[in-house]
This record gives sequence, structure tokens and C-alpha cells, in this order.
Amino acid sequence: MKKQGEEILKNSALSVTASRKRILDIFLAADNALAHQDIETKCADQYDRVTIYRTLQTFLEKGIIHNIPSTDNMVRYALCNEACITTGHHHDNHVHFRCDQCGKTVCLDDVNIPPVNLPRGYTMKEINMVVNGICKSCK
Amino acid sequence: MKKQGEEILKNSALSVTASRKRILDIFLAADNALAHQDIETKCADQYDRVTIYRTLQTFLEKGIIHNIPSTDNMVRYALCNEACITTGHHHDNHVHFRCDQCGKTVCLDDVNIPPVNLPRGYTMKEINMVVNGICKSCK
DNA sequence: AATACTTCTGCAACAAAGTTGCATTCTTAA
DNA sequence: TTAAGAATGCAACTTTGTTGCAGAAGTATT
Repeated sequence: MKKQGEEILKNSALSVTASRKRILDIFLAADNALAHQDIETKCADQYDRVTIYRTLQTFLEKGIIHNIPSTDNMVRYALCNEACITTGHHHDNHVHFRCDQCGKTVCLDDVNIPPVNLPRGYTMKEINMVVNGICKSCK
Repeated sequence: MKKQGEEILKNSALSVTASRKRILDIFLAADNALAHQDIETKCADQYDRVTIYRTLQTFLEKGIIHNIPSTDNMVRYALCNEACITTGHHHDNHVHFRCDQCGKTVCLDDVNIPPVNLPRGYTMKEINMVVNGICKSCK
């Protein structure tokens, strides 16, 4: 399983570099969504802050990760599921959950965002749903 | 209608000051949600940046405004509807819409967030839904 | 395996965003 | 009108994010 990160990079036509592999590994090991800061504290000693910014940006553009909106000015990122990465198209129609207790934000991959009817004249391109509350581990 | 801002402040047990009235007026006049920056450009010559930060914080705590999550590190704020302010309790169960064209974020007050079933063990406290696309005015 | 080419990284310098403490000014309530 | 409390402005600072450029590393080709 050591090659998982490399695989993802190659599939996305990205050159395989140490920092990218490391950041991917951090995501693969994480059970929750990560903010830039989280990643920085995990590897700022090894890689430059700027590199982390650019890497996250690249991953976003390639659809390797998706971002999760927040009201605290801390955009968080999480790995996209297999389908996104392989098709290169986003299917991030799942709900995100943020626990008020432990502060973790997770993807509820099994919970689809229910359909909404917009008023006449509005066209939907993307939809995001974030639920706050207490998570399984904290309750 | 000139007193609308003052009314809101008094109802929330806040002292009536020039900056608070001004910022409230900006919200009352706006047809879309505003980021800190938007407010700053409208009145930075009159009021200090710090005051704006603190005022927005106060309005949030008193439930005069609510914030709208985003993926661009620009939390936006919008006035709560009458019910929120008078009861002091949030009923922000409406959908937010952000137009990719004009960049405006608006509250779709008539569109309620549909119910979602969370996995066992999760408790919901708050829910947020943001839709991206093209708005009525741009299409 | 060596190369040339392209891409990525780190550094430095900067710009923007947000925070904190404190002295002064303004509001409010008596 | 005045005293007490709250809000504001200022200054200094921390954190966050951006940009250009030179050097390093990765990739494809031979």
C-alpha cells in the first residue's frame, strides 16, 4: 500500500515529488478534513509554507482533494473518493459534518445531499452542505 | 424608516453608536451578503478596521446577522430575518446562493433546507447549505 | 545512463487579514 | 448632570496568503 500516494499523482499526471507524496500521505492517514494549518504543523519543518499552499492548490485543480466551506475562515480539504479522481469529475454530493466538541470535520460519504428546488431563474452548478453538531465519537 | 437601525440595536440591548448604525445601514441597504472587506471599503474612512471587526462580532453574537460559509476564505454576513432578531434565536434554515457570474451571495429566504438523515450517533445542531451557480439577474 | 527540458521548491520580500492592550471618547442610566 | 460602564481608535503585532525568481529535482528521450 506504500505506493497509494504515488499512484494518485501519476493518475493525475503530476510529477512525483517528496512534498506531494508527504502531503498526500497526511491526507491518507487523516480521518478528518484538514486545514492548511493542520498540514503546516505536520510538515512545516520539512517543506516550505509556500509549497504547501501551491500543492493544495494543485491537488484541488486536479480533483484529488475537495474543499469544505466553513464559517471560521479555515477552509478545510479532504481527499476525494475514488470516482472523482479516476473520472476527473467531481461527485462531491455528500454531506460534511463538523463536530462542535472535537472540532473535526468529516465527510459523510453515505449521506447524499437532498435535492432542492431553486426559485425560477436560478441555475445550480454546485451544492454544499455542512452540518454542525456532535459526532459519533464525542456523544 | 430612518430609525430601523436604531430599533434593532435597542431590541438587542446594544448601545446606539454611530459606527453600529452605519454598519447596520449598510446591511439594510445591501441586497446581498457582505464580507468584512465589503464593509471596510464602504466606511473605512469613517471607522477603524478594528471597530468593524468588533461590530460584526457583536452583531453575530446578538443574532442580528448570521454568517455564510464559503470556500474562498471570505466569510460573508447577512441580516437575520425579523424572527431571529426578535426571538433571539436563529431560524436560519434557508438556502444561500452564490452567483459565479456577479459574485453576489444572497439568502433564498423562501427556500428551506430539506431534512437530512445523519448516520446513527450524530446529533445535528445547525445546518448550512450553499448553492453555487447563476442567479436570476445574470441569466 | 546522460541529456535537455520542464516543472517544482525554497527563499525573500511583500500584502492582506485578523488580534490585543490601553488610553480616550461616547452612551446610558440614575 | 454626572458617574459608571461600554465602545472606539490607535499602535503594535501575529497570522495568513501571494509573487518573482534562482536553483533543484523530476521526466522523457535518446
